[in-house]
Amino acid sequence: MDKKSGADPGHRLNTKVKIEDVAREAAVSAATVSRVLNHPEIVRPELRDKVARAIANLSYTRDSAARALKSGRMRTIGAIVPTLGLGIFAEGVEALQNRLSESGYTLFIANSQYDQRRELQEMQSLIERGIDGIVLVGGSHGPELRALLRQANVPVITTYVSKAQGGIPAIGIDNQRATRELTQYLLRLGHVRFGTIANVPPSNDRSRARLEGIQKALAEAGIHLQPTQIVRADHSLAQGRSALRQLMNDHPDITAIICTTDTLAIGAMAEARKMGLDVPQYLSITGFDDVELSAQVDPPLTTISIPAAEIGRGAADYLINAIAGMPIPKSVQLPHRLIMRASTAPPRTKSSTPRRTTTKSSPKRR
Amino acid sequence: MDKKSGADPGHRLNTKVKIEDVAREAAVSAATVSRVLNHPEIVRPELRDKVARAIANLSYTRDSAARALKSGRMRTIGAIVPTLGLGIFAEGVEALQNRLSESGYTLFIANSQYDQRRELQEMQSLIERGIDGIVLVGGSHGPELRALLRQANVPVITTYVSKAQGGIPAIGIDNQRATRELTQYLLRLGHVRFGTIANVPPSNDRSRARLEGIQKALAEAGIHLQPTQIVRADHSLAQGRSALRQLMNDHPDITAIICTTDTLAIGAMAEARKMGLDVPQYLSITGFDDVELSAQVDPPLTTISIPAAEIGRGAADYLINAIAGMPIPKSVQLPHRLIMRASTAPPRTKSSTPRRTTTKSSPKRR
DNA sequence: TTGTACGCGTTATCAC
DNA sequence: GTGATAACGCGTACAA
Repeated sequence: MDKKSGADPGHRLNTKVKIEDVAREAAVSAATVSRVLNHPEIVRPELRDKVARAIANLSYTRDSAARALKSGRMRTIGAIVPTLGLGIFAEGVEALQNRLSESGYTLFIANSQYDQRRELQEMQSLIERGIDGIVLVGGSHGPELRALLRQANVPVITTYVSKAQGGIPAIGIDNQRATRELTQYLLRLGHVRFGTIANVPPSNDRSRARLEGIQKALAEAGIHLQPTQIVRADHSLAQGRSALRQLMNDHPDITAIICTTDTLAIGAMAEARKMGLDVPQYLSITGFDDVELSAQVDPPLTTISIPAAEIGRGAADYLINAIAGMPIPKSVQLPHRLIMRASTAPPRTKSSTPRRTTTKSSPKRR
Repeated sequence: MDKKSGADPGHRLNTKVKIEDVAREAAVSAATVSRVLNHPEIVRPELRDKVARAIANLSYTRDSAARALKSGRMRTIGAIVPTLGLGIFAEGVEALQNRLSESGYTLFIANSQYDQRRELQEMQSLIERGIDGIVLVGGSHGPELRALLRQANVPVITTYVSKAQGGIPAIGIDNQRATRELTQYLLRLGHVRFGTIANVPPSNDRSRARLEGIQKALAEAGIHLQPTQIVRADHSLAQGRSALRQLMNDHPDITAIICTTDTLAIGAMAEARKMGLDVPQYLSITGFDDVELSAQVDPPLTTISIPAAEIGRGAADYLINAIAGMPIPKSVQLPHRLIMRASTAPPRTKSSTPRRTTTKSSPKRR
């Protein structure tokens, strides 16, 4: 494999231009070149210019490996998200990367597929890479991961949740409070019989918090959800459809369905339409996330909006500050917004609203 | 934990454990530890075990910076995508990362927002980071970027297109051929009057190729598209809606609308429904990408499916092979698939199909 | 203000 | 099969 010819130390044909070459070209020492690069203000202007020209001439770029070795800093942040397939995560990652890029950081991305074992592996790999900070999602992380983090002594922040857990600070929204408010809104509309479609990838604490928020609000109103009123589903449109069907079969009297995700809600709406159940006249449906589509479906979906870009930016700022030794908050709770659109309405009354609707034709009297 | 050395060194808890420490713990030389790590098979089993235990004990992880400095390899790949917001890109990146991870590589991600200047900046930054390979999207890249690539001598591959451009090999589908086939399908159904909604972020050659494919197929059938039959739009549902409205106002006789993107198509369908134009009885609409939603909308969308995951995996394999000096193909064309769903049908005949439809009620005789 | 000399952690190449 | 050693390229005390 390695044909080892003494004359060829590097593997690349490409003449790797190093700091020494620049020094020679500019007739200064390597130390001066380094100074121009790192502390330009302490170098005499004329020399500085000469060096700068030499750098440009040879189009020199410093070797980041050597730099990192010497300084112990990689100027690199890692992020592990469950999946990029979710627009809400993709948006956050994008904002994160943009903000990091502005500050001279580069972003390693990895995905765990909601699997704690994979998350641990990726974390291991990132730490070996010498990352200066790490962004996680959610608060469900195994003890090994936390131990690893502690040992590596790497600043970390978790996102899309608002409460620190296991010593990991968080930036995001209060999921439980959000669904609680949403549920209270439905209660105010007069709904009494509810169904819930909850997405349950293992280790998804956001979803759990959302479900708890629903139950809490209902409990406060003296309503208790039967197990069959809570359908658990994978996070897909198709599962939203089948969940709705199951829910309406088991509990035909339900008037409002709360989904822990827009995707599930949109699937549920599609199925409701197919079953001839008018939304929102016959059935109110709500989502969570406020994805782009939610404003465009018919009827537009009532949902909770998450400030994903702000979360990404905030995570970047947090880590940059933490690395710089600046004071940092424990956790940051960002505001969600309840977006009231047309998929919710007061519950049907037994007499007034037919189960089967023809078109959006004549709205019933109410 | 370690009582013998406890007295003297007085180190902090988070002292970086290096290969020497492991060597001492295992009573071997540092070289042997390195060998256990890199070529375990040439070390005597008993020693190997001892070293392995020492590594575990001290939970040693090698310093990748030093490793990179020595080897000249960062074991790092960079990817610059226009945006992660597009499911199709997110899916590709995810597959890319997974495959890279299996091979011990880590992925830097950056996004360009369809801006060549930003792409150049990010590329600059990635090259300074010493990445071993780079993944791009599409074939529209400025000459500076190509010069940069050549000079850095970094293996590169571009994705979602099938033809090498400017010396950059590609892996993806033939966008032009795909829309050509799709258009031919519509022609076979009997359509003669077409409208097109094309997304046009600057520098998006995929979209351009798709549009060309449409025009080519139509030209072959002796049909020429007026400028007003081609509406250009940003890549959003809302723009799809307004584009459809504009198209149908300018050309009420259109029977088929080809969109260069599912998102646009779904927006167009929503607006068609709102205008009372039945799809597909009155109007056929097609998309491109086959996003999850497309199978779930009503009616399910006829579209082109892109093997995004395969593209991501293929790009990873290509770079890994290129870095290892293995033989690599010039470009790889992956198959797309024409997915015929229910948003397309033969064109309406003047008499038989009413413009306003009530529901999906009784299908008209034909 | 500038130059010299050394160390960072790892690994390939020797000699044993 | 294993131990010692010399790079890899940069940053920075320290000397000048």
